Amino acid sequence: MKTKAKDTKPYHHGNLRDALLTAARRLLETEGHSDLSLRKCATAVGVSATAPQNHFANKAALLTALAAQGYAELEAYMRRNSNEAADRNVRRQAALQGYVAFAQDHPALYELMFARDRVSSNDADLMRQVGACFVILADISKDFGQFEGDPASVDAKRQMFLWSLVHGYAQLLTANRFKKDAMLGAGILDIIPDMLIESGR
Amino acid sequence: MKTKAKDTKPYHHGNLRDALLTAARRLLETEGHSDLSLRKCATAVGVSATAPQNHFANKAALLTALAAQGYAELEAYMRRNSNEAADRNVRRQAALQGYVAFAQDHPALYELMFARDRVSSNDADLMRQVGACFVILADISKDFGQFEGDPASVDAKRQMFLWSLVHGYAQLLTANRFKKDAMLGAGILDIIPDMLIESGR
DNA sequence: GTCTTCATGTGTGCAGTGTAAACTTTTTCT
DNA sequence: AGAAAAAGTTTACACTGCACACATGAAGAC
Repeated sequence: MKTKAKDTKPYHHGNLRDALLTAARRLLETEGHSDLSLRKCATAVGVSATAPQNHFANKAALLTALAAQGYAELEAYMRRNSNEAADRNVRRQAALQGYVAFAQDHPALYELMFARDRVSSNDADLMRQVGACFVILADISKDFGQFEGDPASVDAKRQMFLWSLVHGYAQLLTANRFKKDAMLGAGILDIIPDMLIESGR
Repeated sequence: MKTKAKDTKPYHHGNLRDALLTAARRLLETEGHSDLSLRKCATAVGVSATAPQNHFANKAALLTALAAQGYAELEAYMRRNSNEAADRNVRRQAALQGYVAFAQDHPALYELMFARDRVSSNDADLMRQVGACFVILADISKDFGQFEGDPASVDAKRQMFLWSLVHGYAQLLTANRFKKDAMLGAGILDIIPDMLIESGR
């Protein structure tokens, strides 16, 4: 090295993959999905237009990594205010409200997390993060009784019921499909009938 | 005109807007959303690349029209096997199953119908079709009791509950988020607790 | 009947995109 | 030290949405 300025930009970035993800995340949340391009991420990080190819096989791979990161964050939202609570009711409410809060705070990312043909749904890392979120919901779902069938299918129905309800609520909320005043005042806990909850346990 | 072949393609298409929508619909369902381009629609119809601009201000306008068409079709799915039934229980079940069947038959279109930044959510025609679907669900939702509050907010909660549940179920199903065997066997009616339904009325 | 108007086509051009390929610069491994 | 690999660069190409100028033909005005 010809000992030019000591702080010249190094040829290798050092942590380009993470930097690209961070830039992509910011672009997604500020400009929206349709304005997110690999080239914009690259120039935002200060690197050539094709450098991302060394870290992501294609654009779908980057979006998949972004979605996986989203699920990890969703899990954190659900666990926040939830883990330290001893009361099962409090933990359940905190997790459900955390789920919806995440979707409201990051609507574009949340939509990406369920987009069928933008993320590659067979990615191992993605599915691991999905599973981590599902574990929390599956645990909570045990509070909801009154389904028929053998124990295994009852568990499955509880889980499907709860996830469908909270995901549907979150997406309809962020997609502005709830418009009436009476709707905007109702949170996720308000639309779960009390009679459905087996409070004890 | 030099009286060439009598059946040459006329300069004006005659019904280009509908033809473009049909082509776009086919492209969406066969190639997927990411491979849908205005140019491909144009060439599929046999028209120049920029002809669509005369009928759609931009790509979002075409996608919005496609989504509106999707809501109209969703309504038809819900009304099929539903309108002629006198029994309220039968009509409710037919409508819910029709909703899910539509999402399964047209997953790419269904996803588009809730995509925040691909369709312009302030389109009047789109919102009219959304409203038509919502009316059906709102009617059905009257069967679900046990919410608290004044009558208006109880109605709102019923509607939000039902739409969230069925939309969440439909999307999680088409996005392959239900993976366990016990889940794949459960339909939308199976995950609605019987105790929630006020059968009479 | 001609003329004018205008909706609806076509062609060209441009900035921007994802991705492939060949090359260059570092780091790392032996 | 030298080879190999990792991680950058430049160049190239097909494709996209869209703006703009122009061509065509149908429909109403006179």
